[in-house]
Amino acid sequence: MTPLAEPGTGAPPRPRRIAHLDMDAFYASVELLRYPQLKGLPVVIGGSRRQANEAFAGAHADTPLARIPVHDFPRLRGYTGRGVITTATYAARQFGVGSAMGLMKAALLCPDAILLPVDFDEYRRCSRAFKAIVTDIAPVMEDRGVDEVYIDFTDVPGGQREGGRVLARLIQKSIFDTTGLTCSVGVAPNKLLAKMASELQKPNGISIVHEGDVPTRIWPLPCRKINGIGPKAEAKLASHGIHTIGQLAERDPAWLRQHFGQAYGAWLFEAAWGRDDRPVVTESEPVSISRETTFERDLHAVRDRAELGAVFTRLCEQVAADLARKGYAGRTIGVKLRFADFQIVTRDHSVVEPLRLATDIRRTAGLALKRAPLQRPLRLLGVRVGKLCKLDADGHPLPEVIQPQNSTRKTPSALMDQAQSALVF
DNA sequence: TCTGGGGTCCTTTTCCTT
DNA sequence: TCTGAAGGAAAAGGACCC
Repeated sequence: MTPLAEPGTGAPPRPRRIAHLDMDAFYASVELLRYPQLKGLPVVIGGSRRQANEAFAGAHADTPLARIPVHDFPRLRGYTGRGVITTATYAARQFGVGSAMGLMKAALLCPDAILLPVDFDEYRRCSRAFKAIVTDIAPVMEDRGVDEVYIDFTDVPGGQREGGRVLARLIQKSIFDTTGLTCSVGVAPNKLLAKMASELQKPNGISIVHEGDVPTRIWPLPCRKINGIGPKAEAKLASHGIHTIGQLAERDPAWLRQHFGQAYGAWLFEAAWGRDDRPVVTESEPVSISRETTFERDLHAVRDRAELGAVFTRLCEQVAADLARKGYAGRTIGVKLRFADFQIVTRDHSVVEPLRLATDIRRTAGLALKRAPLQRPLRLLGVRVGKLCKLDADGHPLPEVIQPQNSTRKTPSALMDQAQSALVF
């Protein structure tokens, strides 16, 4: 794309400079701020069992966190029950444990590793802190989760100097001086390349990528490095002998569309050439709000009816509380079931009036659940509210966001609405 | 021996109406 | 009343992300 001069101005527009900022080992780093005595030790963060975590916190209620003796921290040894590692320190990774690994397996590999509970409230607090520093310096920021953001450097004073390196350094230093946390930054002409650039030098690195760098710095990378190519697409590409981004870029776009679908195939080709014109989005509305939980043991719809019913009700109450806190109601209520073999089944049920109360959500989710196969034991149960609309201060749907009903026909589920709601659990 | 939770987006399937 | 095509909306599933 050739940048065109704005009408009435002689100067050409500035080249687009987009930064991707990624906090380094965010959860572990936040924990080490609280527990500096654990630096260099194998630590895993995760687990869903509360008992060990609560026992630990309770025993040291009056001790300053940094003073808790290392030998008093709970260990992985003997861990039983479900739960996975959310993240692990480098010292723990030496033992072969890592994210998404089951805690019982990790306990065998590294029994002396310290097990810390996940503290999302604390991570969110630190997240808000570093994002405030970013927006103070560069206001056009897109939130991409708790530990990463995109930033539009294009029109920020100094954002073009050394391709963005000067501004990246300023942001990096400001975050470290204020929070003690380090991050890695990539700056490139678009979000796709910026994301890959931020991974080139970790931790605490800055990478500048220009359009002309794509053949030398991007094409040698494995396809999986492209944000949007996951394990499935990677395996399929590999089956066709495509392993690097350069090999992907060599392919005929028509061939890619034929084998990967019109939309995805076309996107793969553009991505391989480092092309991406998505804007940095500073504000967005949620699409759905959900809660789900994995049981300590698999539960059966009939044999464990009471227990399942209680969990189901609690999930609906949690979703309703989330909706209330965020100011939304929703017209589509869904349930999600995971069986012992990890197969997932979902059932949705839409209604005309947006719902926000736990009792209404419970009743409607019950209708969806009635259509799900419940013969096999369940590992997980979830409740989701979609087709959200914003509520005003009084809890009424804002008129402009309510979707007009463009048809008077009743959907199958709306018809079933009228049926008696016999709760499953 | 295992495999969390909270999301988004896209494609395919199913159901309904004309 | 049946049949089939077309098209839209909702439901369901899947891939991906942090």
